[in-house]
Amino acid sequence: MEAAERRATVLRAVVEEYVRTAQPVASQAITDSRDLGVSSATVRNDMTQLEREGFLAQPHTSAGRIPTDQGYRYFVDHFTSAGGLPVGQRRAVADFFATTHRALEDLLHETSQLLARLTSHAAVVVGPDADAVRVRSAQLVAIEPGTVLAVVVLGNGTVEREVLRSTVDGERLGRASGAFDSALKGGTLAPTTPATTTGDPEADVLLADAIHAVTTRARHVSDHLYVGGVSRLAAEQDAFATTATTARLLEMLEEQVVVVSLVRDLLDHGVNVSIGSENDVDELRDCSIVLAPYQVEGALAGTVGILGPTRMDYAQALAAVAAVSQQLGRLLLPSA
Amino acid sequence: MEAAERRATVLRAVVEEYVRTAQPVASQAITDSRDLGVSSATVRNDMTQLEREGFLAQPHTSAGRIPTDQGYRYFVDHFTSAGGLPVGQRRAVADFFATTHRALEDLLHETSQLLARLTSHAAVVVGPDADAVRVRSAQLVAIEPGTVLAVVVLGNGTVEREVLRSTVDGERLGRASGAFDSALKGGTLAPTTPATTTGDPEADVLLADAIHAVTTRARHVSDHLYVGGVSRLAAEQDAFATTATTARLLEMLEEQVVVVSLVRDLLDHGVNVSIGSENDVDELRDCSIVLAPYQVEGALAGTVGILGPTRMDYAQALAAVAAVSQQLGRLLLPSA
DNA sequence: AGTAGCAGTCGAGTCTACCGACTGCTAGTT
DNA sequence: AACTAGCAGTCGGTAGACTCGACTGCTACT
Repeated sequence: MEAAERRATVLRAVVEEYVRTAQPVASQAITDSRDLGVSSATVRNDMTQLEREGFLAQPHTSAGRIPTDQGYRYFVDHFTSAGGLPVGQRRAVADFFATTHRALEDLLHETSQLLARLTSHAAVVVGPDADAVRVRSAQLVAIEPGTVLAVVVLGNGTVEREVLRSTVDGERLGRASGAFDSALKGGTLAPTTPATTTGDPEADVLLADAIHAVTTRARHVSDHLYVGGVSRLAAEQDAFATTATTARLLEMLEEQVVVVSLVRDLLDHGVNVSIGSENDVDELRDCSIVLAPYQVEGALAGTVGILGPTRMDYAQALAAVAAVSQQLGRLLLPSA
Repeated sequence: MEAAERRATVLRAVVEEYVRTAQPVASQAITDSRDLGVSSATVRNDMTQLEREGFLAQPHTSAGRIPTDQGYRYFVDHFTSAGGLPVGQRRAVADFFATTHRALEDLLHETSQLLARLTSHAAVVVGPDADAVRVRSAQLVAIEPGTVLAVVVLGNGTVEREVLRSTVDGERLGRASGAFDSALKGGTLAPTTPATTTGDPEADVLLADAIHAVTTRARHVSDHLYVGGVSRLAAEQDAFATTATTARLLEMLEEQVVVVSLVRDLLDHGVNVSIGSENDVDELRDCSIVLAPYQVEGALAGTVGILGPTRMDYAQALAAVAAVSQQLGRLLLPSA
């Protein structure tokens, strides 16, 4: 084995051992657990080299090495390809999606919890960007005297609804409904107000109300973040030094909007794994994010991801998000 | 001042000081901050008496006293009556409810966050029990070829909807919708299956589907827990000794069902404040819960509450939940 | 290039001593 | 009888000294 190649193997070993034990990895620990055919002294030399190159770091002089963010990055880019999920977990995912039968919101929420269970980390699920989803049909329905329901069916099978007050009904409501449909159908729910009129002032008011309500609601729902397994963040305390750090993480997850835009941003740049200092957000300096988009009918529908300490099992994490995102996309196909 | 009366004042002072400082309270700290007209030695005597009676405890011999759960209980029962909210907070609540304009789910969720901000503790909002809400009207609407929407309007103005697949449409759908309405109207959404038929097999299938979907969904929604300010739990770490305790609390809040039934149970017994060991749930041994029901049109609609360490400002907590529950009930009045 | 072996470094754990913050009690006062 | 002054006693917490042992880095050798 060539020297450079061996150094890569040493790096790999350090990452794997550190993920397993959470302790700085000594040169001997590597020669003990791997069969490199060289002595610990040689591994030590490789390690100093790797440290010079920025892949490893030493907490203090008389300690083993831990990976730097750059070290994790190399590991992710070179040693995590095509890992499948263990059978047990693969079955858990299949079972979940076979038996679940819920409205979209609940499904996404429970998906985040599934992912959290699988990976033992906090999990997030982000819905599709409102701008990206087309309207399949829209209508207004009288549900009570004085109350009208605006119903919009989206390209991904989701149904959004909003309650409105209006005395318009019967024939006139039918015309308003037609105008509502033609105003939205085929477009997105981005907040535009197509100037449509029916020649009926009261119905026009209703129409404007309905379009406004539906678009703002869509924005709100699409920016919603489903978070599962927050308790894992507290359990991972050792990684996130202080309890104040944990509190700030939880706060950020509650904010939602920060995380949602971060996730969209990462994915727009084709990034699946963001490690520690690669994150621009301060709170995430000690965290890594592993993402996988899910697609419905070939179109990007949203993202699932997990949020854990940089010291995480990236291979398993990648396998888990891949499996879940794929199954989720499949389930969403025939409309919820 | 009579001796027994003074002891009560001492207890009160210990609770208030301990809530403020989080440190065991010394006899001198009390004579310094209050004007009891007696020396610290006398306070010491009162404290030993209060300890014998179970209201105070000593972490170790050479330390001040801290209140026991029983001590907090006495404090809550005798010294927290009729506290109003400070003007700043009162305005914050009014502003929130004046400007907010959202669908029910979002409103409840944001209410929980408001309450968390007000009290600096985690907050929960529980919706009404499904068994307690009457159906105002129900109908089935075709939204696309092959897709039917079941819409149910509830007594509190909430609108539940569920998407179904069925090819029944036109005239036949109208009849099914009528049957759907008469099957549910005036009753609750408790999972019963009134045997209704329309004499049209396919429509009957749709009808059964719709009733089933709507009742299960209602159960699911009504058992939903809106949690705000979970990050406070991490920030209160000092109170919940270990990080493992925090993790278990977060887990429980994610479970939802435990907390929902606990809250309903407490309120059924007319309990507004449950302190530490008074909670049957193990995870809550170091927590207190402060609750206030909110009413819509005179009927019990749900509960708001906060969850914090036993060492909390009960007077402020009670004032906050009272103010929020009252305003929330008022806002829900004209239907969402 | 690779290795054996040893000196050097530093964190973590243990022990001791000490300080200071309380209380409980006793003796004395009003 | 109620209260108080004052003092002895208790115990947690902190700082310093010491040891142990887990590593590394280096040098000399193969």
